[in-house]
Amino acid sequence: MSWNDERVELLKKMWGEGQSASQIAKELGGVTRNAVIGKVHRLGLSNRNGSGGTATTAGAASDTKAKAAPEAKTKAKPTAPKPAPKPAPKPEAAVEAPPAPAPVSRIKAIIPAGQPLPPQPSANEIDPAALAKVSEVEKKAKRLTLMELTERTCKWPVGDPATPDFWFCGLPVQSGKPYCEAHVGVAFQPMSSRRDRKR
DNA sequence: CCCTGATTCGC
DNA sequence: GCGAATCAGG
Repeated sequence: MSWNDERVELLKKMWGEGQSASQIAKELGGVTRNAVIGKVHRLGLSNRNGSGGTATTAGAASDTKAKAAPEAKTKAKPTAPKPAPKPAPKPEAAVEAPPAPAPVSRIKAIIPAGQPLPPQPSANEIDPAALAKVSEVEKKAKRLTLMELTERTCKWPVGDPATPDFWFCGLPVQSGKPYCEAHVGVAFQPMSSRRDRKR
Protein backbone atom coordinates (compact mmCIF):
# COMPACT_ATOMS: atom_id res chain seq x y z
CA MET A 1 0.00 0.00 0.00
CA SER A 2 1.22 3.42 -0.75
CA TRP A 3 0.22 6.86 0.22
CA ASN A 4 -2.33 8.05 -2.26
CA ASP A 5 -3.81 11.44 -2.14
CA GLU A 6 -6.89 10.02 -0.59
CA ARG A 7 -5.07 8.03 2.00
CA VAL A 8 -2.98 11.00 2.95
CA GLU A 9 -6.05 13.10 3.23
CA LEU A 10 -7.79 10.63 5.41
CA LEU A 11 -4.68 10.51 7.49
CA LYS A 12 -4.65 14.26 7.84
CA LYS A 13 -8.29 14.37 8.62
CA MET A 14 -8.21 11.71 11.28
CA TRP A 15 -5.02 13.01 12.79
CA GLY A 16 -6.56 16.41 12.90
CA GLU A 17 -9.52 14.99 14.70
CA GLY A 18 -7.26 13.65 17.33
CA GLN A 19 -7.48 10.03 16.34
CA SER A 20 -4.63 7.90 17.48
CA ALA A 21 -2.11 6.57 15.04
CA SER A 22 -3.24 3.04 15.57
CA GLN A 23 -6.82 3.93 14.88
CA ILE A 24 -5.84 5.69 11.73
CA ALA A 25 -3.76 2.74 10.67
CA LYS A 26 -6.64 0.42 11.30
CA GLU A 27 -8.93 2.58 9.27
CA LEU A 28 -6.55 2.91 6.39
CA GLY A 29 -5.62 -0.70 6.38
CA GLY A 30 -2.43 -2.11 5.04
CA VAL A 31 -0.33 0.05 7.23
CA THR A 32 0.82 -0.08 10.77
CA ARG A 33 0.61 2.66 13.27
CA ASN A 34 4.34 3.13 12.83
CA ALA A 35 3.78 3.86 9.20
CA VAL A 36 1.14 6.36 10.11
CA ILE A 37 3.32 8.08 12.64
CA GLY A 38 6.20 8.12 10.23
CA LYS A 39 4.04 9.67 7.57
CA VAL A 40 2.66 12.19 9.96
CA HIS A 41 6.12 13.32 10.79
CA ARG A 42 7.20 13.42 7.22
CA LEU A 43 4.22 15.54 6.45
CA GLY A 44 5.33 17.83 9.16
CA LEU A 45 2.10 17.78 11.05
CA SER A 46 3.22 16.26 14.22
CA ASN A 47 1.93 18.63 16.76
CA ARG A 48 -1.75 18.57 17.17
CA ASN A 49 -2.27 22.18 17.88
CA GLY A 50 -4.91 22.88 20.33
CA SER A 51 -6.03 26.16 21.60
CA GLY A 52 -9.27 25.20 23.15
CA GLY A 53 -8.12 22.59 25.47
CA THR A 54 -8.27 18.93 25.97
CA ALA A 55 -9.99 17.46 23.03
CA THR A 56 -8.21 14.20 23.04
CA THR A 57 -10.62 11.38 23.15
CA ALA A 58 -9.02 8.12 22.49
CA GLY A 59 -5.48 8.99 22.99
CA ALA A 60 -3.34 11.35 24.80
CA ALA A 61 -0.93 9.02 26.27
CA SER A 62 2.13 11.02 25.80
CA ASP A 63 2.23 14.68 25.70
CA THR A 64 5.13 15.76 27.75
CA LYS A 65 7.51 14.88 25.07
CA ALA A 66 9.66 17.93 25.22
CA LYS A 67 12.46 15.49 25.49
CA ALA A 68 15.98 16.08 24.49
CA ALA A 69 16.11 16.76 20.84
CA PRO A 70 19.62 15.54 20.24
CA GLU A 71 20.17 17.40 17.06
CA ALA A 72 18.86 20.65 15.87
CA LYS A 73 15.46 19.86 14.59
CA THR A 74 14.82 21.35 11.24
CA LYS A 75 11.35 22.36 11.95
CA ALA A 76 11.00 25.84 10.66
CA LYS A 77 7.71 27.49 10.65
CA PRO A 78 8.18 30.85 12.22
CA THR A 79 5.60 32.57 10.18
CA ALA A 80 2.88 30.04 10.20
CA PRO A 81 0.31 31.06 12.76
CA LYS A 82 -1.98 28.41 11.47
CA PRO A 83 -5.61 29.24 11.91
CA ALA A 84 -5.76 26.16 14.02
CA PRO A 85 -8.77 24.63 12.34
CA LYS A 86 -10.52 23.00 15.15
CA PRO A 87 -13.99 22.42 13.80
CA ALA A 88 -14.53 19.06 15.39
CA PRO A 89 -18.18 18.94 14.44
CA LYS A 90 -18.24 15.45 15.77
CA PRO A 91 -20.28 15.39 18.91
CA GLU A 92 -18.76 12.06 19.66
CA ALA A 93 -15.68 13.26 21.40
CA ALA A 94 -16.88 15.67 23.95
CA VAL A 95 -17.86 13.81 26.98
CA GLU A 96 -15.41 15.12 29.45
CA ALA A 97 -15.66 18.23 31.46
CA PRO A 98 -12.57 19.91 32.82
CA PRO A 99 -13.81 21.74 35.88
CA ALA A 100 -14.00 18.83 38.22
CA PRO A 101 -12.11 19.48 41.39
CA ALA A 102 -14.04 16.70 42.96
CA PRO A 103 -11.78 13.92 44.18
CA VAL A 104 -14.41 11.43 43.29
CA SER A 105 -12.21 9.41 41.03
CA ARG A 106 -11.27 6.84 43.56
CA ILE A 107 -13.80 4.14 43.04
CA LYS A 108 -12.26 0.83 43.80
CA ALA A 109 -14.61 -0.77 41.37
CA ILE A 110 -14.09 -4.22 42.58
CA ILE A 111 -17.63 -5.23 41.98
CA PRO A 112 -18.09 -7.50 44.92
CA ALA A 113 -20.40 -9.92 43.23
CA GLY A 114 -23.23 -8.49 45.10
CA GLN A 115 -25.12 -5.35 45.24
CA PRO A 116 -22.92 -2.32 45.58
CA LEU A 117 -22.76 -1.39 41.98
CA PRO A 118 -21.95 2.27 42.08
CA PRO A 119 -22.92 3.19 38.60
CA GLN A 120 -25.89 1.90 36.83
CA PRO A 121 -28.07 3.99 34.68
CA SER A 122 -31.18 4.26 36.67
CA ALA A 123 -33.03 7.41 37.40
CA ASN A 124 -29.94 9.27 36.63
CA GLU A 125 -29.59 11.96 34.11
CA ILE A 126 -26.31 11.59 32.41
CA ASP A 127 -24.99 13.09 29.30
CA PRO A 128 -27.24 11.95 26.48
CA ALA A 129 -24.26 11.68 24.21
CA ALA A 130 -22.46 9.47 26.66
CA LEU A 131 -25.49 7.30 27.12
CA ALA A 132 -25.93 6.96 23.42
CA LYS A 133 -22.35 5.91 23.16
CA VAL A 134 -22.90 3.34 25.83
CA SER A 135 -25.90 1.73 24.28
CA GLU A 136 -24.05 1.68 21.06
CA VAL A 137 -21.11 0.02 22.66
CA GLU A 138 -23.20 -2.54 24.42
CA LYS A 139 -23.95 -4.07 21.11
CA LYS A 140 -20.33 -4.92 20.72
CA ALA A 141 -19.83 -5.87 24.31
CA LYS A 142 -18.17 -9.13 25.04
CA ARG A 143 -20.83 -10.06 27.52
CA LEU A 144 -18.50 -11.52 30.02
CA THR A 145 -19.44 -13.24 33.18
CA LEU A 146 -18.02 -12.23 36.49
CA MET A 147 -15.34 -14.85 36.31
CA GLU A 148 -14.25 -13.85 32.90
CA LEU A 149 -13.36 -10.37 33.94
CA THR A 150 -9.73 -9.50 33.99
CA GLU A 151 -7.79 -6.43 34.90
CA ARG A 152 -8.22 -5.09 31.45
CA THR A 153 -11.79 -5.84 30.67
CA CYS A 154 -14.53 -3.34 31.21
CA LYS A 155 -16.35 -4.17 34.38
CA TRP A 156 -19.47 -2.31 33.56
CA PRO A 157 -22.48 -4.37 34.60
CA VAL A 158 -25.39 -4.69 32.27
CA GLY A 159 -28.73 -5.98 33.21
CA ASP A 160 -30.06 -7.15 36.51
CA PRO A 161 -27.74 -9.25 38.62
CA ALA A 162 -30.75 -11.30 39.64
CA THR A 163 -31.45 -12.17 36.07
CA PRO A 164 -29.99 -14.79 33.77
CA ASP A 165 -29.00 -12.19 31.30
CA PHE A 166 -26.66 -10.21 33.39
CA TRP A 167 -23.24 -9.62 32.02
CA PHE A 168 -20.29 -7.32 32.02
CA CYS A 169 -19.24 -5.20 29.12
CA GLY A 170 -15.84 -6.78 28.77
CA LEU A 171 -14.44 -4.44 26.18
CA PRO A 172 -10.88 -3.25 26.60
CA VAL A 173 -10.58 -0.80 29.42
CA GLN A 174 -9.39 2.72 28.97
CA SER A 175 -6.13 2.61 30.83
CA GLY A 176 -6.03 2.04 34.51
CA LYS A 177 -9.71 2.57 34.79
CA PRO A 178 -12.11 -0.26 35.35
CA TYR A 179 -14.26 0.55 32.38
CA CYS A 180 -14.00 0.90 28.66
CA GLU A 181 -14.01 4.34 27.22
CA ALA A 182 -17.73 4.61 26.73
CA HIS A 183 -18.50 3.48 30.21
CA VAL A 184 -15.85 5.65 31.72
CA GLY A 185 -17.73 8.43 30.08
CA VAL A 186 -20.88 7.79 32.03
CA ALA A 187 -19.24 6.48 35.15
CA PHE A 188 -17.02 9.39 35.84
CA GLN A 189 -19.26 12.19 34.86
CA PRO A 190 -17.86 15.10 36.78
CA MET A 191 -21.20 16.40 37.77
CA SER A 192 -22.71 18.88 35.47
CA SER A 193 -26.42 18.62 35.02
CA ARG A 194 -28.83 17.91 37.77
CA ARG A 195 -26.48 19.12 40.42
CA ASP A 196 -29.01 20.02 42.99
CA ARG A 197 -31.49 17.41 43.70
CA LYS A 198 -34.44 17.96 45.84
CA ARG A 199 -33.50 18.26 49.30
C1' DC B 1 0.42 -5.48 30.07
C1' DC B 2 -2.13 -2.31 27.61
C1' DC B 3 -1.64 1.85 25.17
C1' DT B 4 0.38 6.40 23.15
C1' DG B 5 3.63 9.17 19.98
C1' DA B 6 8.87 10.04 18.67
C1' DT B 7 13.11 8.78 16.57
C1' DT B 8 16.36 6.23 14.18
C1' DC B 9 18.10 4.15 10.28
C1' DG B 10 18.37 0.53 6.65
C1' DC B 11 15.94 0.03 2.72
C1' DG C 1 9.96 8.47 1.03
C1' DC C 2 8.96 4.56 3.69
C1' DG C 3 8.20 1.99 7.98
C1' DA C 4 10.04 -1.70 11.41
C1' DA C 5 12.52 -1.46 15.36
C1' DT C 6 13.33 0.91 19.04
C1' DC C 7 12.73 4.30 22.46
C1' DA C 8 10.18 6.88 26.06
C1' DG C 9 6.27 7.68 28.55
C1' DG C 10 1.13 7.03 30.77
